[in-house]
Amino acid sequence: MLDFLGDLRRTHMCGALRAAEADKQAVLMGWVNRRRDFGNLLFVDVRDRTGITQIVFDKDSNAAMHAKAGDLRNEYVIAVIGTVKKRDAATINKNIPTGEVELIANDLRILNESKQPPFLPGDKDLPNEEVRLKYRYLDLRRDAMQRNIELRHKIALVIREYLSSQAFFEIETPFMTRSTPEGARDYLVPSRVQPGTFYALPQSPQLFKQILMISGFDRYFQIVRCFRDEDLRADRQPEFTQIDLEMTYPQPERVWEVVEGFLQAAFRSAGHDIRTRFPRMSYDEAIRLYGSDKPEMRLPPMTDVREVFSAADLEKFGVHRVLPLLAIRTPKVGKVSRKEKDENKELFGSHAEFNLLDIERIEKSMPEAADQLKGLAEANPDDLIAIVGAKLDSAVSLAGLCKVAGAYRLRLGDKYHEKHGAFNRTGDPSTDFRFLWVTDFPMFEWDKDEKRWNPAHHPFTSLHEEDMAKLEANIDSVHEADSPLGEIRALAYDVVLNGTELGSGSIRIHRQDIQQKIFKSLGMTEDEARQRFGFFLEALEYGTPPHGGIALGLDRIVMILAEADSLREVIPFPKTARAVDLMVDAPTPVSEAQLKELGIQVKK
RNA sequence: GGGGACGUAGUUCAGUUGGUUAGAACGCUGCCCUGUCACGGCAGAGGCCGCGGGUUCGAGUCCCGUCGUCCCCGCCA
Repeated sequence: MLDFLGDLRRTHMCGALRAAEADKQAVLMGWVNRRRDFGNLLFVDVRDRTGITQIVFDKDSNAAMHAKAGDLRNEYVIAVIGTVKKRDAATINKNIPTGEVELIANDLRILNESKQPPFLPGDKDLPNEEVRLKYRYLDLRRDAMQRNIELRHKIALVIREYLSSQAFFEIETPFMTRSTPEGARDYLVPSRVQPGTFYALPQSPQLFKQILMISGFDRYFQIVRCFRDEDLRADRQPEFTQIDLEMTYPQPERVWEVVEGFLQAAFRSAGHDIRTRFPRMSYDEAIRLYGSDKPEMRLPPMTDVREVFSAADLEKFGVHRVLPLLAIRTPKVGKVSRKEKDENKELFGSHAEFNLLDIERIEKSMPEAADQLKGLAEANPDDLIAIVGAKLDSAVSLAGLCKVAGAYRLRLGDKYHEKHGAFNRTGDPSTDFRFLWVTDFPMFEWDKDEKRWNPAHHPFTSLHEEDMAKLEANIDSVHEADSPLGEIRALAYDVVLNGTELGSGSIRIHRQDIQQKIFKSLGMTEDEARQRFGFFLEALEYGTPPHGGIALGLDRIVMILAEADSLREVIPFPKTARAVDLMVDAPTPVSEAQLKELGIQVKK
């Protein structure tokens, strides 16, 4: 029934034939994308990853083959030997690149059949995601997915080429390792050889890449899978791919140049020319102007209401008016209707161009922010007016308020900003990519649950030279909320694109004495530090050169360039929100025998 | 862990204040058709209304629970 491939060789891909190939013989192989049956004349579109070509079966010229082609159904796999024919002007299909030609079939081999698929790759409507993920192999046949995965390949390729040209070596690091001290939960792999012990899958190759610098490889990169056992989001998968790099003797600017170089190459491969060097903004500035450590730079900065209103004004407007003002009103942005202006006049007098959004609206659209607001107000015996108007000398309060404001502004959504003309778009998609370096992240952040300072990045992050004295002076204040530890700036930086964090990095600590001080400031005894990072502390003692690096999320870069709204669109085999692979149905229970071998009991 | 949306034919969806036999489109099957390219025409098959319980004379529809998918918060560079 079915034919064998034999020694038949494909001559062209299905998207390749053009008028120049007219009258030549061609052998195409691919899937039946669609058939159009006119009785004695049958058209079949054959598809592969490059496109589709129309095949013609004509009963008059070859009755047996026409009959055989009548058995074809969607998604059958076929090989067609035929003659390329230039189409008559009237029958040219301008919608496809191969539309000027068709293949007149001389021979047909049916290489495989297909059951009726739950959906067809050529369907206009997408099935729901559950079905797509269960039949991922069919979903991946869709043109959009083929394009996304191709784009991903191209981006990874040019990044490899660029970094290689800059003297970086791609070096593999272990997947089965011990946990590196980033914040997230680890995926664990039980050891059979040593029952009761576990490997961890890496959240990042952090310590290995630092050790590669100690080992003299000078410049390292890896396009590498990382694992984090945390809840998923549209832009967060439990396994994801990072462009990870590390280099010796760098100032932050040296790292940034490398990143800008490969991002430029990557974006060019996707058809976008971006300009380097990216603008830079300190963390403090980002919080103050955008209320976020990943500013959406297409929006103008927020206005500090203190610059516009007097303390007396603020008192008059009432507590709940102030935050929205800070959040959304920026001079020259948006239009306030006459009606709104009239309403606003009563409240704001000469500042009627400021729009009014009240607390009810915040509560509706962003209840948690309203809670935070209340929290802020509660934290200070004076109300919010006092915080905003008069007592903004407390950095924590201002930052907190700015964050709420920034989050609220974003929550209004792109549509809102679009409608009010807030987006500062150029019309040219290439220049609408607003990259930004956010620099000088704080070294420590206050954990209000544990009532202690924790590393904001990770404990191997170097600090500003000028802040060393501050560290030494406050080395025993890990539990003091108002400790100046919070003012210490790290040599840590993020690269941000249109409000999305693409990557994060830092200059690392290369001196053992400084590393000890950091651990001490975190309340860790020498013994504890040795126990957790002994191998690394030891390595630091054998001539460690200054080094630093960064890691960028490849998936997110591809997602943005593919204009996708979920990572699942650019990852071939992603997991659902509950971290399940619907195609292979993982995770699953394992047999008692397997567990026994590992010395593991599962609670029932 | 919390909040929200959704779940009806292979697929995408509709389904009225609870009321007789649950519909459409695409796909699928058969027949017709020699220039279509989302071909067209005729005929047909196809339903555990996610699952379990409850209210009711009567449940796709109301209530409770549960499972699954998506979005968000917490969490997470």
